[in-house]
Amino acid sequence: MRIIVGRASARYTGRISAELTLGDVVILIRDPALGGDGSLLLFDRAKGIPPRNWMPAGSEITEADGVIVAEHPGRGERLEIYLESVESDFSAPAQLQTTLAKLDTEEAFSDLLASNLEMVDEGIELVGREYRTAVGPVDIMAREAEGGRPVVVEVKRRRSSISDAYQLRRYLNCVAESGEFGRREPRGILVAPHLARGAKEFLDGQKDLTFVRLDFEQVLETEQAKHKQAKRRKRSR
Amino acid sequence: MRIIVGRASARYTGRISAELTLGDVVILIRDPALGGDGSLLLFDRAKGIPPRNWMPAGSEITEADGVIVAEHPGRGERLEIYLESVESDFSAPAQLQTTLAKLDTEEAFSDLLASNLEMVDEGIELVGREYRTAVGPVDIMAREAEGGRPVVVEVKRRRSSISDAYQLRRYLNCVAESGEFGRREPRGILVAPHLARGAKEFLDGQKDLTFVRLDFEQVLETEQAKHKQAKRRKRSR
DNA sequence: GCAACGAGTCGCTAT
DNA sequence: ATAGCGATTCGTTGC
Repeated sequence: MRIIVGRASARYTGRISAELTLGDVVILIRDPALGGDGSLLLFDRAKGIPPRNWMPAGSEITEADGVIVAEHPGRGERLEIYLESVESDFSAPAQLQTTLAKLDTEEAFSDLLASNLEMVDEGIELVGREYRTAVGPVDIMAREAEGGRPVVVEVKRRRSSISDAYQLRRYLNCVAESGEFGRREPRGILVAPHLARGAKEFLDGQKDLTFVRLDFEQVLETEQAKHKQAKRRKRSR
Repeated sequence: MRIIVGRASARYTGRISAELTLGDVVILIRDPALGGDGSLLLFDRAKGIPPRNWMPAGSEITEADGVIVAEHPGRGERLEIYLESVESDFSAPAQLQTTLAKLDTEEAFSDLLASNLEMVDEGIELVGREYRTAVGPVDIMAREAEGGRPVVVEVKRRRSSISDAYQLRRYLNCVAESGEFGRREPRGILVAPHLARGAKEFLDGQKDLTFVRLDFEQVLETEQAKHKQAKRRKRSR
């Protein structure tokens, strides 16, 4: 990777057109010769999490007379960087790659809920996870233990918005129309730590949709308490 | 901004928990003393557009014994970076900030369509842009010139997916229920350069929703042709 | 502050 | 390849 610290402006054309005014920036160039993937990132030195400009992996990057040109022929993208001054220009190979492990993702929350379904609703049992429908995968497909009424559960790890509520509406419509659970009318449950106002209003007007407030830690603690109890019982035998 | 090139591992806790294994990285620290906003970015030197780990603006960043700790008390986030080796450590102030101007965004596409509504549908006229409803802003609110039937137009600059189709469904439901256009039943138009399969299936089953295929360039060319024609007419007068 | 939305979103998974 | 979706999404706009 080559790291250029300097003052520059830039121009991008491709998916949109964009122009970056002159400013203090840092440029990261992932030269394949140094173990990189051919991507390029340009950051404002003052602020911003996403790059101000960038080019995807596989770009061809050349430099001449203080102008860096990155081009991706296949995608029809091009970024031109005009260097006004350079304070530092350093290169180092990329040899050892990192791996990122994430622990409390939505998938983990969904897993946890699937094995603690009684926290979502009494008397429902698991049918499947990431249950495929024509309009997308249902997080948790369940059914009422008595009667077998299908229950669609949509899980959000964070605040749930109106679009999430409509996502559930969509899955429910699909399950109802598909008829794969017989003629029993399904119902839906949205599980999240918080519900946005608009989402609440919508759910209130839908008699087959309900909201259950749960967050990751809450379910985790209950799960752990369950295990402790099981251990205690085991010991006392 | 301070730029550290080296080999490191990291651990993040806050919104989730995450662990980054040892690898070749570059770390960007936006020290407020150097004009930065207190954010921190960590990249794999080999690949990835988004950072592997990061901390938001306003973080307090300290270093001791090759361990960088960034903490954001208000958000309850913490990132620890364990430096194994450092190849370069360079600092430079952020004095001049960049500004990014974007030209062909969805907003621009929507603007263009609003002044070329006949390309969307014959015989409809503009009521409002970013028209506010209880469930979100409608891109273009229009009405049939004859009869005044309300027409909700949702614009996508890129491929339109099932969730976009449901977004339109949502706006239409809201407009219908609000009754602010009288008792005339509204209809909806999704405008995009391409429609995903699932979205097409859904729209086909909704008799009050239709799809119009249009892309930015197409509308732009028509607009420009229109202007040329107007000029020619002017000249011949 | 909340809420909704677009993004040059990116990156992942499954069909 | 397409499709759908989560993300430590981010950043903006409007109320």
